[in-house]
Amino acid sequence: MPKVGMEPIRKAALVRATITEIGRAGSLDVTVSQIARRAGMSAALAHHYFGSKEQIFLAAMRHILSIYGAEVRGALVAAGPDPRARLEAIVRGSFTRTNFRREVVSAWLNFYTLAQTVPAARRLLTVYQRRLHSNLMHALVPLAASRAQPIAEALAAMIDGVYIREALASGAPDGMAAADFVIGFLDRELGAAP
Amino acid sequence: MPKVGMEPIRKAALVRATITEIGRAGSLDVTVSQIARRAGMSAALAHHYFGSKEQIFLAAMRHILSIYGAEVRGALVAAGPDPRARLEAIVRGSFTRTNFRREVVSAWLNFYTLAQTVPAARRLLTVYQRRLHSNLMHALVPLAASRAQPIAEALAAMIDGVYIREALASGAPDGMAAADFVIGFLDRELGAAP
Amino acid sequence: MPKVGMEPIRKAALVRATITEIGRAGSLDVTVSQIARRAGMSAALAHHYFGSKEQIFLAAMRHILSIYGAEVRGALVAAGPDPRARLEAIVRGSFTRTNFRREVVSAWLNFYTLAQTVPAARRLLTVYQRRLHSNLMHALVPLAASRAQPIAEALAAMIDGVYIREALASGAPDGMAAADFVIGFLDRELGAAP
Amino acid sequence: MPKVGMEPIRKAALVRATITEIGRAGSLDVTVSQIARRAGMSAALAHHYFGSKEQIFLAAMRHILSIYGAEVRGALVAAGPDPRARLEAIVRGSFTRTNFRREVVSAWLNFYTLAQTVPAARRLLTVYQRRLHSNLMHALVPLAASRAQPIAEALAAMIDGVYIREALASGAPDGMAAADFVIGFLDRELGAAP
DNA sequence: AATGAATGAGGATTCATTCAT
DNA sequence: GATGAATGAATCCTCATTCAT
Repeated sequence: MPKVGMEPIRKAALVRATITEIGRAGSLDVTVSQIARRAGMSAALAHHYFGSKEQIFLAAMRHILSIYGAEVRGALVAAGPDPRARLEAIVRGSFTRTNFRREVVSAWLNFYTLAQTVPAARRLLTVYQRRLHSNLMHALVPLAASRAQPIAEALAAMIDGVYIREALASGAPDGMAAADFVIGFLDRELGAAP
Repeated sequence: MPKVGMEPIRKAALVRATITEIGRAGSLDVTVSQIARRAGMSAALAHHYFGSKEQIFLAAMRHILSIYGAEVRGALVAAGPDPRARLEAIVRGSFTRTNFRREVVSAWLNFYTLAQTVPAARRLLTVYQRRLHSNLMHALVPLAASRAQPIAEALAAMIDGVYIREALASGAPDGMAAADFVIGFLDRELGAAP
Repeated sequence: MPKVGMEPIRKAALVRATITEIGRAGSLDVTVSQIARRAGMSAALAHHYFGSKEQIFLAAMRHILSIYGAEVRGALVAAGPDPRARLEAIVRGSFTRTNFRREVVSAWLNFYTLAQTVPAARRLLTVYQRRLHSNLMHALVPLAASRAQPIAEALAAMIDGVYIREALASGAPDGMAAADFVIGFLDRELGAAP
Repeated sequence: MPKVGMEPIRKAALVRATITEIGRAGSLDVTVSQIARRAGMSAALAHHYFGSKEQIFLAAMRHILSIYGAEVRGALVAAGPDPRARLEAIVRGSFTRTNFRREVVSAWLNFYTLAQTVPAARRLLTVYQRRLHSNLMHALVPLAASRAQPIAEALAAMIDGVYIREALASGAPDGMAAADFVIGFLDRELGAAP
């Protein structure tokens, strides 16, 4: 067993465990002990690496957001330069199997509430929103000109809305259907007389 | 002064206090003492009337949902029989000044997370979703025929999305603008080629 | 069992228990649980009444200092107007059986260290020192004129010195001997050529 | 670079760090990590060298007491055989700039409380007291005959009293003034009619 | 009806100490 | 020699809930 360089390993394990536990509990009322136990270590060690429960939560948020960002970036690269294709990439990237999992959706919802209390959490979500908006605008301007702005906002709201509603749904999340749904809406917006 | 008939008064005060405190804290991490203090009574009395903290939360949810329902019903009555007018009434009812207040938005968000844990809370939100869906469908079927269903879902998602995003916004909520925004979307959906 | 007006009773019990426990442990490393248990209640109740461990310690200090003040005041009243008698009263009041008990001496010593960390504790000790100084000066000025000031300081230092040394002694404190010892010193100071 | 012979260097660094940290904190509530960090090493190494926190504290006490002893011995050598000069040397040695520093005074006070709990600490302080007493007696017997004993005790108490009061003072310690103060007292005691 | 009194259960956090490398 | 890794045991404090009055 290696006894050195554990920090990144432990931290990653804790982040994963945090998301799992939040998803499982459906709330942020998760103890550090629970998280640590699932990550296979003592609560003391979790504190040793993160300093506080809040930092653990923030790391989990960062993780989810960075995964999200990576998925979208990947999809954009694959999409090439065509604006319509890029829009679809952004939307589909939001409903990837990795992102649109029950636990992640639940964590997402809980992070929204966390952001109401913890400034750092709010900042993270704001960054996410801004990046999404910017991505959407770049692709929408060539297609919708002056209506790019409202369409971008509507898309963002709808993506969040679909997420939050999924949090209450009973079956397993169907990312493909969700993405199709949002893209259908997008196409009608683009097709509407300006 | 008679001491009888205090029950509904006390309960109402507690419900109001609960929503205020949740809005203020931005989370469900609110103690019964805080709620009771704001309602001008002891925590013991709050328990006497509601039995448990969970029941207090549920009563607050019911209150918010019933206010919401009342606003929408009122708007529908005023709207008369025209389907387009009725749709607009439903949307505007969702963004009334009473509904679309910071505290209420925050409480709403938190109740979504509560619904993940507490079955009774989930049931309440499901009822709200169903009623909204049913209202939308009644008005949409004459206007959009087979596309009524997806449009209704899109509208519902967008309303929730706008709410959740408002929870992170910094300024005071602008219900009028939010309603206009959603109705613009609705009209384009209705105008799109079937 | 009375169920009302417990606060002063509980608080007094906690203060007594705190002094006992500090004396017993010989340090401030005393848990709230220990204190509460000795006072016959739960740790939660101790927190309910005092809010924090620090407040409990401060209340104990205040108690000790007020007892001390009362003893000295009582002795002064009994002493009448004669300055020499008043000086003796002050010194003897410092070594009363109530004050010069093992536990109290130990608590006293520990409060000195507490005062290095906790401003409120420092303030309390400063008040004690000032009052002692003022009492001594009033009685010394008629007897020693310009040398009143240094004699007062020497007396105060010696009283504290006797206390701190008692904290290390093995037998039971002998307040009478200690007082005689300090008064002997005082008399020689007064008798010395100015 | 040879790694041998590090032990005394490391230990000395730890002892210095301990005194600094106790002085800084004004209490014994100092963690081994703090001490080790200030000494430029890991907490594990501190344990390696001393075995336990208690041993670290004791080493620090021994260090302070040995410094104290050395100062006094040095002053005695310089004083020569004259009893009065030797007394003055003892007193001045107690208020050397090295001894009468804020941190050391604070550490001293804290070691008094430590001595209430830890027998080994008590033994160390007892040794110090006995040596001081013995030194004083040797010089006092030729000057004060039968009154040597009480004067020695009074001097010792006063030195401790001045120390403890300095722990609460606000300005920087003034060892010269303190020594003058105690010597003035001594001279009056010696001058008093037997 | 109303409340102060009271507590058990739990939770974040700290820390001395041990161990494998 | 030196340290990062790791943890068990504590400790302060909070809080929902119950009870006697």
